[in-house]
Amino acid sequence: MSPCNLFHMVQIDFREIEKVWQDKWEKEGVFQPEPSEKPKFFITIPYPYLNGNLHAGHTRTFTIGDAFARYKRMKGYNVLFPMGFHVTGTPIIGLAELIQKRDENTMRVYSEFHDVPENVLVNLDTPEKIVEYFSKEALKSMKEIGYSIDWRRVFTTTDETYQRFIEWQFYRLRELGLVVKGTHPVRYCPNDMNPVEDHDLLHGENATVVDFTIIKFYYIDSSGEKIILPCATLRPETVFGVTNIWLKPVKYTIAKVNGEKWLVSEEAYEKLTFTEKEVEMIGEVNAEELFGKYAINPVTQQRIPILPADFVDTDNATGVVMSVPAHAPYDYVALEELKRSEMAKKYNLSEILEKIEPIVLISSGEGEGIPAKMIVDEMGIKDQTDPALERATKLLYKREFHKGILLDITGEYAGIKVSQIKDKLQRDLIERDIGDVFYEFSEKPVVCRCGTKCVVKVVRDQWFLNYSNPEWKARVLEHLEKMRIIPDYYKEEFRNKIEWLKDKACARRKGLGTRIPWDREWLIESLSDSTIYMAYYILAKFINQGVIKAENMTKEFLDYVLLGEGDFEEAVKSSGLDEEIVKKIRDDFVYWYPVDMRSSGKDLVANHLLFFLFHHIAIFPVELWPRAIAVNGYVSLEGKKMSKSKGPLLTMKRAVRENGADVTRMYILYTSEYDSDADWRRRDVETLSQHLRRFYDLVKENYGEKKEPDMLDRWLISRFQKIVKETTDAMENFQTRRAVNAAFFEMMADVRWYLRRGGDNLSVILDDWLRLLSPFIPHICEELWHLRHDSFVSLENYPEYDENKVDEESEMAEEYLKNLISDIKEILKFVEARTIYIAVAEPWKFDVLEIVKGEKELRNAMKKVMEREEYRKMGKNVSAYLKNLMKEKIDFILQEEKLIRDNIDFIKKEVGVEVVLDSDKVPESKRKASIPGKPALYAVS
RNA sequence: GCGGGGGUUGCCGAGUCAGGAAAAGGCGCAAGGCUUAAGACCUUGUCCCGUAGGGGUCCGAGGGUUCAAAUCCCUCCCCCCGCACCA
Repeated sequence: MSPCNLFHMVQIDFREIEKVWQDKWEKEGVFQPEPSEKPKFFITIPYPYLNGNLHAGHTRTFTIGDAFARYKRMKGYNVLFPMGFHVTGTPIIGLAELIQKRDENTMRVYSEFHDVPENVLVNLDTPEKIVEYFSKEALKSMKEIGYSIDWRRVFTTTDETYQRFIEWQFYRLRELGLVVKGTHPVRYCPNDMNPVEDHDLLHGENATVVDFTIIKFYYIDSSGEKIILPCATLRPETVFGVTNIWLKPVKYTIAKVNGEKWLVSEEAYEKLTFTEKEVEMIGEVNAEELFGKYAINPVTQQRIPILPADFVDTDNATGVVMSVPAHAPYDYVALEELKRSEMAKKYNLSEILEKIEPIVLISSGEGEGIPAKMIVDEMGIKDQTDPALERATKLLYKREFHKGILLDITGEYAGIKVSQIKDKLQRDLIERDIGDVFYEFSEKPVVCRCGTKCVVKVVRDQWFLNYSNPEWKARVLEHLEKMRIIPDYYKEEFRNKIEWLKDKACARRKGLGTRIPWDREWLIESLSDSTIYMAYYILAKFINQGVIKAENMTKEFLDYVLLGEGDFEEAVKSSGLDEEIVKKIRDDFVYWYPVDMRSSGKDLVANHLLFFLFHHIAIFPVELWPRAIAVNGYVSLEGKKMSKSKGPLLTMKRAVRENGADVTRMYILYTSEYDSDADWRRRDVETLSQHLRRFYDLVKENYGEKKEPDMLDRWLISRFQKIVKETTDAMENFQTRRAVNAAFFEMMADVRWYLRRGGDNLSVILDDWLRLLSPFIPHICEELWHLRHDSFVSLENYPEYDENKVDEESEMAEEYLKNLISDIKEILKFVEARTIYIAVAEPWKFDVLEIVKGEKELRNAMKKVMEREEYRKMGKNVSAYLKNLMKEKIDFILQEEKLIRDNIDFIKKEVGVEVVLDSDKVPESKRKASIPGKPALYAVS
């Protein structure tokens, strides 16, 4: 048989074992808990979104959760670990459309990376078929990797019963006043007539929506009409320093905007039509006609000229710019350049330009002068096209934003920090009807996948979840402090995100999901319907049994079983369910809730996990609020980021089929910790598979009757106890990497030493070792466990650390031998020798050690010893020894001679030369250096 | 920019909270053993120097506190993630 075939046989072997135990677990329903006397533990993982197969990222999050569930189960908890499927929202619809269109990239990615067979893929042309297919695949994958999930509770978020549950939730939130109406800006494709998400974009994924302040400068035209010049700015406070208006010498549009006449660029007009404003085009005007004319600053009432500037970008905001030469480098340079230019002559502006003086309105403690001029001079900027101008602008803006204070010229705003003025001023201007807001992308272009340029659309009368509600936030923050967050520094992250959270639009026009029950033209957005569904798992078991149907899920029923509110009789009556059933469901719920642990990828911190907290706190009584959250990092493939829609991607199924469930599990648990990212490396996975193979063979060969433990066995047992302690501590802290490292690799190292030392009683730890490893590699452990037991190791008790089994003496003895062998080998590296003579330290050295035991300071130790006359006489010898002793930190005393004699054959075998314990053969010069624990050695050729 | 995390030996990563001779464990590489043979197994080595078990260097950079700093304090540099309405 070729090595290659042998290699494959190994994999198949594991897969067969795995199948056997998965079937038995399922057949005997070992992971289907019911309320009992035992303490409960309810762990949940966010259900996967099914626009593809489960991948390595899911594998990581779910495996961590499963290992923890298994650990807790063995620790004596009644563990509920359920799973459902998320299909709400737009991506599945989008995918169906792409498959319908036979989109090339999609077809390639789904066959190549998602492993969907070609003939199946072409038929996945409706959302329903996609959900059907991927939910089956997901379920299969999760069974194949051996998760201890209670599958009686599985559901999909488009189930009618689930929709009833969501409706109930939304009615509840509305009653609490937490669903409100509002308006907000979104990225929008005019062609598709739909808001666009990141993955719908060709360009501009990084663009954010920024709100410019509009300040309504104006002029009176020849017919006496007031025409508004809506200057757009990110720095409204500089309105006090405006010296002129900039327009580009091109055609502008005059439009009626909410009854006023506005002059804006042609592009800006288009954009305005997507806002909530009423907009109508009424004419055009060439900007050239306005140069040299005057406008009024509505804040200061000053008359200021309208001037030409090429740097004006008509596709940015309104295309009308106010000029603040004292604080805006662009304005300053443009003004200086204009003074020298042909344009000044052409439009007859020289006289006007001479009178313009920059107006300083901010002090940032950088001394006297005009800030924009200073920075422009400093950087040697000559004209508007100099790229350094962008840098100068940013630099100055940053400095003034952080350090700037408004000067007296700003009147009522004098003394306020620049960083604190923007929102206030914007509000004031709008209140006085001389201001407005204009939304614009931070980066351009933003282009939809259909090729159309996107705009910012302001959506009116949208339903919002009122997360900005200060009382709601305060309650969430307060509860957060009582929660366990893993890793702990994420608590700070959560704190910040809670404070940062604004109202969230929770209604959509398009997608799968549940309609807002009181406003059925809207669908509930898909993150908003996934906040408290862990409660639904309790109902799901009854729903799947056919006991509860959608029509039974009335408000009274849900109020009663989930909140304990209302009347039992009412709940029974309105639901049409039997009394015992309602009572049973309520009892189940009371037993299982709240969620004890929610474990998730770190990508959900700033969204789902926040909503999860907010909604629980809004809806449920305090005793049912979540107890703990854990987050983990991502998984990359050979250093490359995974992508569901572009590849590369490794599916859970493929990982398991190629490597086996236990190898996959252990790799993903061991390869990284907490929120640090894991990397899936084929080569490493294969070596790990060898480790497990070795382990399997080792246990199989050594698993027998335990013999009475000897000294070496006691050492092994002692080491094992420390491993148990380390593993348990790691698991309590949700550290699977540390746990696997200890339970598997470090124990393995000790076992190797044990066998090398001639240990032949490995069984003394095997029962416990299998139990210890069972949460990580359950199938192999189950298989091996059944060599000698009939029970499921998955349901056994986890090993407990037992201090009485710790044997410090045997540990010291083994340590002593390791050191001795290593020292001899070190010497043999440099000295050709046939015999090594060993001399244990002289008896007086042991006496001194007794005297100074526990003493850490050399000075004090020296004093203590020198109190005795016999040592004072030995003077120098003693002090040299003592220094050495303190340095080596020796504080134990062993029967060294006996230890060496008993193990002399082993030592000889290890070092490969003759070894003799005979102090007479070791010269005095060597003996001097010996200390307890470190005998003198002498090499003779 | 704001917020969170991080920078340790060829790589991944312990160690940092509670200062006491840094480098657990894994991977990779090398040598020896075993073997018909092997990518399998066992052992050893893997910052530098060393023909006696030793010595030296070292934790992004630079300062400081201390008998003693990867660890505490200050300044700086670099990297990753989030900043939303999207699952």
